[in-house]
Amino acid sequence: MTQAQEQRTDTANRILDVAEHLVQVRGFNAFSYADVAGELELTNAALHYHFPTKSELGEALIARYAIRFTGALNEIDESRVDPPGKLDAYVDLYADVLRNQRMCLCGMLAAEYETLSAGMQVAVADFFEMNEQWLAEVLRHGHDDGTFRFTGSPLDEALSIVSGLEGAMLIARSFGDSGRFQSAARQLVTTLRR
Amino acid sequence: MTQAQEQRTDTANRILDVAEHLVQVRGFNAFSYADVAGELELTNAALHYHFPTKSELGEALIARYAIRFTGALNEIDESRVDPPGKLDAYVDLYADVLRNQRMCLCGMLAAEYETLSAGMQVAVADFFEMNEQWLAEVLRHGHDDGTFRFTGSPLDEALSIVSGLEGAMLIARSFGDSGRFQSAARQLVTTLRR
DNA sequence: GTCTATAGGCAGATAGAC
DNA sequence: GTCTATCTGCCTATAGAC
Repeated sequence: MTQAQEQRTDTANRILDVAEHLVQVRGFNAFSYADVAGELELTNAALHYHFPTKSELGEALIARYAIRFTGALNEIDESRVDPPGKLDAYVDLYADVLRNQRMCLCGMLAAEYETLSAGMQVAVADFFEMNEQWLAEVLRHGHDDGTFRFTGSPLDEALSIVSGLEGAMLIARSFGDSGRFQSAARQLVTTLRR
Repeated sequence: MTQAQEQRTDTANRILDVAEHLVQVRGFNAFSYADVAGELELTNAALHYHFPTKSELGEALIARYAIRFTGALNEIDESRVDPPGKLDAYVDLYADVLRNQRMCLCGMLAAEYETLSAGMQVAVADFFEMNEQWLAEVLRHGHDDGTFRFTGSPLDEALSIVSGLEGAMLIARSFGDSGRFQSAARQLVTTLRR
């Protein structure tokens, strides 16, 4: 159990679990406190005790998601596999989300970006920036040791891969076909291999 | 003026114009009839005369968008430039949307997919399929005449490019930085060039 | 921490006059 | 075609009892 989870009560975490699922499937603007309360057999008012405004709930969702994602990236780093192995593991993080019939939380929120509170907007952008920085480092190592070949900067290439994975998730969901994601991801990654 | 536009009254088209803008910026679930009515100085009830339900309005939006997009692809075909030129022109279609501070209509709706009516869901998927088919044909020609190099099928490669462009738009908007889109798009396209 | 009850507002949609 | 008026329902949020 992570530090962030221990800081919250069990109820608060169950609220976040249900809300996270709803956002990843339906979007932030398409779920209500009543949806969450119903699923947990609580009342609307009880939810507001834990998260006074929907905006605060949203910020908590992104914070927890980002911590969890960062943890997964750290695990990949500690596995000490080579850059191609790390890239594959990174793609698997996305594939896992899609396998659970979900869209990336921050990809979903990026679509709704203009309707989010300032705090949520900053947190979403930070999530993508963190991803790009991590991936750029993997690509730089792979470029230096000769396992990756690409033109442009590692950061530019990281940007295009993160974009490709987010877009592939988004579109694959419209076809209920995770094979579409796998195909697109394979194409994105294969071009890097020498 | 296209056939589809002539089939509708001016008012209906102005409604679609405003609604389209709102969906591309805020999303389908984050705009209301009142938003559109206010901007056009009409009433809520007048809108319902033209589009009885929001779902029908949504389906009309996608239909018009798809017709317009198909028209743009036909123009590219008729320009008779080589495959790399067609690919660049295709990327420019996306860049134009983003320059107007908008997300692709169907990319936005793909995020909200689970909350859409069955009719809208089908229309969104059809839009992507149409794009992929067109792009796959361009890639196939480029592969055959030696201007493009890629592994896998043209359709798989088309899938990854469409995904990359949609994802790049989505993320670039979160940074208010169209340069991010340009960088990602350049990376996607450059790997194809021999 | 959770409840009942409710405020206040906005959503999509309709009836009927003009 | 557009209006005024209104219905019904859901939304976020809060007050106050337990």
